[in-house]
Amino acid sequence: MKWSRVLIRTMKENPKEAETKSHRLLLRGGFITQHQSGVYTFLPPGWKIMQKIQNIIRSEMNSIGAQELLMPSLTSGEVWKQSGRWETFGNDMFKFKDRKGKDVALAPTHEEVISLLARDYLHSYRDLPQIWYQLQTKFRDEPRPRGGILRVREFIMKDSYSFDRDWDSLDKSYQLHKDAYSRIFERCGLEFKIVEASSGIMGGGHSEEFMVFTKTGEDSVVICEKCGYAANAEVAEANIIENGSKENFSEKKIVHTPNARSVEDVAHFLDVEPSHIVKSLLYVSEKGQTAMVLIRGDYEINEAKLLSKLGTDFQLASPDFIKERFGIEPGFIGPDGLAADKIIADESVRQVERFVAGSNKDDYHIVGLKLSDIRIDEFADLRLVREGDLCSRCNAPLKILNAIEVGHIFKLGTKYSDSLDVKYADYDGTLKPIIMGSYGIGVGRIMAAAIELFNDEKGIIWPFAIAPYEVNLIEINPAKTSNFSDNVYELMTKSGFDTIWDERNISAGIKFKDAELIGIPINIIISENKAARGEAEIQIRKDASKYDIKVENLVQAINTIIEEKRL
RNA sequence: CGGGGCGUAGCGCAGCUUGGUAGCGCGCCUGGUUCGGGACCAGGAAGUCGGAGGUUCAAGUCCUCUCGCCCCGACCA
Repeated sequence: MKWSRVLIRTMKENPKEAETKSHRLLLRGGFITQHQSGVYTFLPPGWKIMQKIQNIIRSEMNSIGAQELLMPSLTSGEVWKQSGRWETFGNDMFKFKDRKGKDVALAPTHEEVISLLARDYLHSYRDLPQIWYQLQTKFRDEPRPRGGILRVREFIMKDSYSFDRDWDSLDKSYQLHKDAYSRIFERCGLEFKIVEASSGIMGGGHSEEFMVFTKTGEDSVVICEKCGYAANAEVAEANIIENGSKENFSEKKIVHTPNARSVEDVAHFLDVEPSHIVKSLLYVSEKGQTAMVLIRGDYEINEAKLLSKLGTDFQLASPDFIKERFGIEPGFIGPDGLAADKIIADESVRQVERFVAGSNKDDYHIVGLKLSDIRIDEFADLRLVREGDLCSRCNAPLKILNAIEVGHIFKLGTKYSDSLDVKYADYDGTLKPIIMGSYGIGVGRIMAAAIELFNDEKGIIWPFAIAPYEVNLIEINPAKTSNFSDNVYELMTKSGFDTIWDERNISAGIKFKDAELIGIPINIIISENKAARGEAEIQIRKDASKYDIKVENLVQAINTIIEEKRL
């Protein structure tokens, strides 16, 4: 393609709405343009990248025997009601009524639709296992789209689903995906890590995420550099750090603590360590069930962990609710005799012998309370892991890093087979639920993650495999070298390189700047002098290295460079 | 949903305090000179000032309402 014929519209200045690197560079490079909040058009160069990524995904999915299909985005509300996710997705799902008044939804994911397909087409153990996948637009009405293409309301996802006879067979399908995903992200040039994850609203059992570590990632990942433990902060575990000093409360007594509400206030007022205080939080469900949550004063609650215990319809009670229900200011509630429906405590609470807690009377706390004095219905790991907490496997200090989630794999089990009645007949003729897995990849996120990972002050440095063009012919003076350039262009194209030819009649500086901004890995500079000697200059975007090469040796030289520099 | 910011030409912005013919840079078009790092000269086109209502002789500017976009938080495979 000649540059002047391609819709490449670069911008010298930063659009003001863009904060993150990938967002800025995608806009400046003319790869995307915004249509509304969280909804983008992929312009031709951007869509080329998306297609290259999708082709890599296809080839790796096909290699594990997965079959591509395409399901509808416009789905009937009925199937979501059957699985129960009409409610659990809530406003995150785009829902509306058709002209007949029937509920419909734009699919945010496709477990329901594919489960119904499986129910119609898979009847016998002979039909299993199966892996089906699609590359399809998903719709999610995110409360706050952000980071350009990182969190959007309409996006292309590769989603696949496995159907197996039993759990061992699911393990195999899961492992096939895990390996295929690793190859996909490697081929796209990404650096990534597989981490333990929360399965959240997808339901089911074990799940892992493929994370790309970048400053702008919106997920937090806890990692141990010593033993390699890595987990999403939502599920990460850590050892409880002993609270060094010994409590010196000899007996239980009520003390006046006017206006001391927070752990910090109370610790300061009574001159005790925060780890000698037990923090009491009240959660309330939509139905009005109350749960008191206890945790050692120097820790914070991890709400993802807590809600997986309590149920997602619980939320932190408002001060007004607490006043109304119990007649106490939130700062003074405590486990001693409060009529909460349930009392759940973090494991760290076991660790204190005598402690300070709210007294359930305004402006008073209890000191010297013992565990045996109070009712605790359940102990659980509810702690939010902090940087520097100790690894639960090897006791080394943990780190917390931001990351972009580019893939997520789940062992669903029978959640959808049960709710949607997806069964097969086994050897002995008995009907059993099909065991399912579900596996997603965010195509646009791969594109954004690659930019976050590989850029400099001049622009993007695309990995060769997903670059919008592999080779760019920069003609310094088109009027004088067009025949020569034509030959080089032919040569590159015939040799299989995805080549663009910048024959624009503008100053060379602009061509260099554009090439650097949009990140083409290999540039071939054609100048009058060198052309006269039968040479062209190769410039590599990644390290700015330059080589003068005879045209007849060009292809070989480029192949060698790609190999050696691992473009 | 809470907090903050912003809507003026394709992009980046000034003009608003103190109402009086809508501007600048980049980009775009025409002609010319240039031609290895966003070059120069001359000429030109392009804006319902996000929208509605109001105040006023007069509104980009003041008032009311409203829509949209971005950031932080809440929330979220």
